[in-house]
Amino acid sequence: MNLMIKDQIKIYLQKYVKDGQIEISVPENEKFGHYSTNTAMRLAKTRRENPMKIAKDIADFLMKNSNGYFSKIDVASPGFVNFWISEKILQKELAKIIAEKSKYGKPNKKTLRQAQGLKKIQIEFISANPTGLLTIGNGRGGFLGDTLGNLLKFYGHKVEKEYYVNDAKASAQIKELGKTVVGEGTSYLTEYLEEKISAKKSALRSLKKKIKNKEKLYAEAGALIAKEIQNENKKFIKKKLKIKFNNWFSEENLYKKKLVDKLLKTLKDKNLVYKKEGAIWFKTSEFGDPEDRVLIRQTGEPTYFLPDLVYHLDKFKNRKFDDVVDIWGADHHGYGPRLRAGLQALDVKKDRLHIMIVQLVRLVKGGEEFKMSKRKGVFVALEDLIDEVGIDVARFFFLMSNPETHMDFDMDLAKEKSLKNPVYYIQYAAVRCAGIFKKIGKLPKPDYSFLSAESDIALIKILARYPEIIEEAAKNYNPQILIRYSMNLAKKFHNFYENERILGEKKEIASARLTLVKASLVIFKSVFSILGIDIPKKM
RNA sequence: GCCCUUGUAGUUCAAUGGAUAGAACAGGGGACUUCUAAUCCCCUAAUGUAGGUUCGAUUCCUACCGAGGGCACCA
Repeated sequence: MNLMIKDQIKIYLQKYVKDGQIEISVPENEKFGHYSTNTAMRLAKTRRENPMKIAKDIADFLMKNSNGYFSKIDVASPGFVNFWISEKILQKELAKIIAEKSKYGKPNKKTLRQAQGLKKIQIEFISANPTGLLTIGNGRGGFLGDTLGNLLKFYGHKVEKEYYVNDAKASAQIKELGKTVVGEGTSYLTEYLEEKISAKKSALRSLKKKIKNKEKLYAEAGALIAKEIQNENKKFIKKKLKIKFNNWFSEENLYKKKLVDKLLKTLKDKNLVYKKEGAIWFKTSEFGDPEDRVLIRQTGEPTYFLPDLVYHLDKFKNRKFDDVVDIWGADHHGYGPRLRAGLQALDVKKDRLHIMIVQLVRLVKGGEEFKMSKRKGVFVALEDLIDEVGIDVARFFFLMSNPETHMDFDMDLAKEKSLKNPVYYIQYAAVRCAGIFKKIGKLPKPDYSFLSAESDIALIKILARYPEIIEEAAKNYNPQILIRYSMNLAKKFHNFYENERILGEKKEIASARLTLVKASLVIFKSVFSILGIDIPKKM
């Protein structure tokens, strides 16, 4: 009971196979069935028999031993077994959607726990440098992290989304920023930064008066402006990106709580560090890193690596996350081995840290790469892009492409296409779906056996696949699968809508079809809420 | 130089080692007196090159060619 169709087929198959892996796939071509397996070809190897013969054997066996679950089982060369699910079973699945509503698609908690699949997961993303506006790259990582968080939570994990605030006064970046802020440098200098500086003119003046030590002044001035920038970014993330973080974790706090010193001492005690050329090095090369890394510079200040290690240890050891997902831009990928090695040295198993690398986004306009804006210091600020195309389109667009591939963001296309963007396509389907209820009166109790038209069945089939899609996306940390599913669902719904009518049909048919529409709306709402996209009231 | 990622229709993206490589946009042709035509239906069109592994390769391996990124006591 309560199994996904795919798993039910597996169970029937196991009666025949007993040993070995079973794979069930969904063929692209309808003529190869609703579901399909290559089991016979796999068995052919070990049994040294003709795969077609095994396939026929499987088909006969399952047809007899599956209680009418399948309406047809076929074999195809060179040894596929193809399954057609009986209409009755599909109609039953529809009843399940209606009964479970927004819970449909979630795996059973007990099952999840038994399979050791229920985890406490942290996802850290965006965590932008406090030196300027958020970039489009931040957006790509941000939407990925947010959606992945929604997905894993829906699947049943305990999920926390976190933003690491780079606000440490000891950081070289903050000092470098401070140097610019007090007029002694040009790093990170943009018109945007100048605006921030002039807004804080008087506070900066009094800092200059109060603090004579240059290094200290840089740190304080940098931190002051960095905080302004971070606050602005934070507001933007909440209001415009509509991403809700559970925590905003301050790097500076790690220093305040003396955790950085403490880790350094631990590392010394464990004999994992040494001094060379006036700096303190971590023996990361003994744990899989290509070379050792500096923890404390010649100047006596820590590198980014040291507090970051403290931060990650805190995630694993103090806050006890089973898995931690870090989403980084491609320019950070070289940093991974060092962090992993550091964690390994401190007894955190490597595979508990998932680093997702998001490839950089290149902006293209008029067929050429877009030039960086002097005023803002970025190619295009994420905010500008969102103002231009809207949050739903921006979000959908980024989620559509595999984060690991390089993405050319064509500005002309994004604008031009905005009316024909796939996001409108799926939103329109959902709007049509919701619209039907408004115009329909009372109907008798539905009898699902009326749902046997081709487009009825096609729609039920895709609705019933939702739990499988959720599982696949969650297990692979891949929200992109949901994007494709949503487009597919919308297509099937539009098709149903064009082919079959509800108003004006006989009451029995209208009632059954209305239930199908109701179930569709359940799935639309569910998938949209994971993707973080609105269903408009009207279009 | 070394390391990571990547190369699929005109364009943007798909394809746990499986069947005739899927969609969308663009292009061509059709469909509303109807629950919203922002829709539906049909057509045209692609695996960078050369080898290897096997029943089977877009997928795995090797070389080459092209693109992006990294190789800090920046983050």
